[in-house]
Amino acid sequence: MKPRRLKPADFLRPAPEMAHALIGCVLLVDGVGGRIVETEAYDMADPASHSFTGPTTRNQVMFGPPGRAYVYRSYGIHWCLNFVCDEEGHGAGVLIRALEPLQGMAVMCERRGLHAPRLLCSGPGRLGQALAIEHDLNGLRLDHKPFEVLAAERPHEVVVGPRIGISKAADVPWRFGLAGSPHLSRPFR
DNA sequence: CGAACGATTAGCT
DNA sequence: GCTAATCGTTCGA
Repeated sequence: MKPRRLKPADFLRPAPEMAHALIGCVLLVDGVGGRIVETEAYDMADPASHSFTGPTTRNQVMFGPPGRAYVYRSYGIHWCLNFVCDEEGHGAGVLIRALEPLQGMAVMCERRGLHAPRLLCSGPGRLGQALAIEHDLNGLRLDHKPFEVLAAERPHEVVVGPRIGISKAADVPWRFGLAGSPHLSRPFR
């Protein structure tokens, strides 16, 4: 039987809870993607979050309705994908950091210029490149084309740790991963 | 208007 | 482990 597709109401949860719940779900963009194996939570009370300083032109989508995509450019080079969650106006989101590639392997390999499944989607920038995430997807609903987010079909063992690549609140354990997955951007310890 | 700074990655030591 | 690449956003003058 086919897994259930997540709808906006499924995203009405605090960021850490949402980030935990997304592990094991499947993310597809135009039919290309895989299982979510790594996430990070951010919210308005968090000094490391883009939403911390309040709404701006860049982060306004984070303050809009939950269940949408927040896309931003990182280090002037990479596109990263977040899911807006919690209640509208809360500025909460979940950064999708890594996938286990499942569908559209050939397309992802071509976009990444690789054939090693390990490195296709194991990192937020790599994932963005493999799924062709660009700024035109910013603000789009996750339950409409080209997105598809499918519920996990069974429970998964989740590991928790501190977030990566930030200087503020680096000790907050808001990074979540699928235990033992070889597709994590970095191992948990 | 200028300057500093990344929610990163690849490549080299 | 260290650093360059590269550019939009943000903040101060």
